[in-house]
Amino acid sequence: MPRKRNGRSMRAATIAQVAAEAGVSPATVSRVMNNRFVGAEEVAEKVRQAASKLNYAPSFTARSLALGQTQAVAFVAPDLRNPAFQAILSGLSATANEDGYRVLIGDSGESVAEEPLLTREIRRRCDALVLCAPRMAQEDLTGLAGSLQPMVLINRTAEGVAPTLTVDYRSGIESLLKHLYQLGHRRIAYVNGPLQSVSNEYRRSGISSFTADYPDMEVLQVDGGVASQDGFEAVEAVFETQASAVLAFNDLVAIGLIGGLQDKGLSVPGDISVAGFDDIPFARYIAPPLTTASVPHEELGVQAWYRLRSLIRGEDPGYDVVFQPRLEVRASTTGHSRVTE
Amino acid sequence: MPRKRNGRSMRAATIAQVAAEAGVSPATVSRVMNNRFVGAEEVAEKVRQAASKLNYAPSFTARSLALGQTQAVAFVAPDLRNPAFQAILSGLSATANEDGYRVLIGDSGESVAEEPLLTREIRRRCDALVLCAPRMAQEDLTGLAGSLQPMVLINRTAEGVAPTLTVDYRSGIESLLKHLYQLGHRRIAYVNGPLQSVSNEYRRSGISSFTADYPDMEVLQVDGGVASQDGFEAVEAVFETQASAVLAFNDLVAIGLIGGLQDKGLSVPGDISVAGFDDIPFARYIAPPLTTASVPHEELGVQAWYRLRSLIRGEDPGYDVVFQPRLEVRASTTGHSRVTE
DNA sequence: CTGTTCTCAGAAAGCGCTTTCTCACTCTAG
DNA sequence: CTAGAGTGAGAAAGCGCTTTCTGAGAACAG
Repeated sequence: MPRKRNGRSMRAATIAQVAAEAGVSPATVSRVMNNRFVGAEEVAEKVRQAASKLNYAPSFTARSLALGQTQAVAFVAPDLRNPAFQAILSGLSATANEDGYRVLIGDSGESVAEEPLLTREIRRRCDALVLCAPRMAQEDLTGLAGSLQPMVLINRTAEGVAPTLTVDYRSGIESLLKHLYQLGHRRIAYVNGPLQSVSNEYRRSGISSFTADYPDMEVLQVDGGVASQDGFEAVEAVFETQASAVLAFNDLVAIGLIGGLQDKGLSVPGDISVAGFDDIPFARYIAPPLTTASVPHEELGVQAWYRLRSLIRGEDPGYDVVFQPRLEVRASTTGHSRVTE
Repeated sequence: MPRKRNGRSMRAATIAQVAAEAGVSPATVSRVMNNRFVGAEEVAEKVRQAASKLNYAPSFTARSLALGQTQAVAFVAPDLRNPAFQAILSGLSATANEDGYRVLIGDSGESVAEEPLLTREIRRRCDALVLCAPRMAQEDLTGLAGSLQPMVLINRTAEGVAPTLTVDYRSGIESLLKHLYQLGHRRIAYVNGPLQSVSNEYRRSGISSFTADYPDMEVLQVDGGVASQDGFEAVEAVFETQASAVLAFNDLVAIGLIGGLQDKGLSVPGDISVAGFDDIPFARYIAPPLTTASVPHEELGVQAWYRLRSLIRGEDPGYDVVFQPRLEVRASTTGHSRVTE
């Protein structure tokens, strides 16, 4: 009897109490509560009466133990403050809710080191996992994969270890670069995301592949990060590249960058064009509206749930999909005077 | 035996298996795993060996049932897409994690109607609740309160029903109005939030109280909402008021508004000043940087956890606190030509 | 050398459900 | 009127832990 009774507040009713109240067995109560009861209607009614009289609601924990499932899934992401992850979470949560599942969140904060432990721990609290861990070392990921099933991976490929939903950052960057190229820009700054981040790697590879095709395009790399603050702080470095346009790791960074550039008295896009990546909800409302590569984050969350659900049910999760970012041209980019002649 | 065995994937090891492997009783394994073991070191070691050999990790569900607690708390908010709620969630999650608690999310979406049920359900899955339900009817709230304990309420007062963390929207609005007043504005538009929302009510009451003190200040109300889109759509109505400055329900709305105003060829703050509320992270990075009333959302989450933790431990949660928004003057507001003469 | 106190670890009950088995009983058919 | 099938609901086992209780043996004192 582990529980210490809380003196005043009485405990929630148990199935046994309801059974006693209704003069039936717990089995019957269980069946009635789960609509599996087939006997006399008056018995069922008696049970319902008793249940509502005692304000009974079955214990999730006990149910989970008996059933072997919790009806919850985990979502692990590196930083819940980033609107992109929030959007994935929203999509996931809303869709999972429709199937009666709830989501447990695991914000690994900045500590990449603890991520594997956190992930294992949180995964064990529920039935499945959506993992968004762009900076986790590949070996940690594959090492963990076994104990994490069922799971779906977002923005990570891991050799048939789990269904994966990815965004083609590479092609997104290429579209953005092409757009800038067509506007006449030939000298561009790229503000990096975290260097360990897989998705930053893809972006860089997009850059390489583009410059290979268009040798007259020059892309200067600058340190950045993942948040507005990072963009704000990158202003000086960007300015020094003398680039006529900047590509930021994501919209957050782009927004900080624009703020900083304008603070500095520069006009965007008059003096310098800026493009982001993600198309977070504000992107179109900031001034100037931000040119970006649109990624359907909510949809990623939704699809993640569908795949997870299939996995949970033991069905085929279907093919992996790669979302193609859509170029969203807005006012923050334009051809202009400072274009390298 | 409810569980249907999944043919191929073998099940996680149980405490009994570890006990067998180590040649001890489950009780001993339990004690070792929980650092409550006092016997011979070699016995403990044997257990650890066996546990790691079998890759054993205790079942959270079983543990929860035996212990009568889940080490998880719920966070229910009306819309997880709103950065303000996300910030609360971040603060809550990060702080709760430090104490080994995880958070379960309940996004009630737009459906105010289902909110009470959702809330009860999700609350029963864990040990406690942080409820953010600005639009829930007061009677629903008080009716539910009993079955929701322990909980802490955010931005709702409910007569000693639970610890409450609130933001003094009223004084925030007053500061903002005073700021605009001092800049010379006498005719202002206020873009409402949801009309059932308690926090919108507070804002309106701040307006009334301000205009009572400053009869020469005129505040015209306009329909709005809670998201950027709503602000964007309110542009026409705002324009028609001929106001020289606009106060938006929150920063999101303000951002949409600014975007729309600028689309329309108006300059902010040249032609019209705009102020928001919340001070979401981007607020200072948009152009022009947004004047707003800063609310420490993350801190709300943090404090919510501390109070919840006290409640869970049966301690005194301490006094309720009212956070005072801090006026954050940035470039989106200024005195200007269109001021009513 | 016996009686008492410790120490260490196992037995078993219990957490609150679900579900399989079982059995008493009622129908229908022969 | 009896054998066989069909029905409705309870008994009990089990989900995987924790913890109290218990008891065997070691250590100690007299």
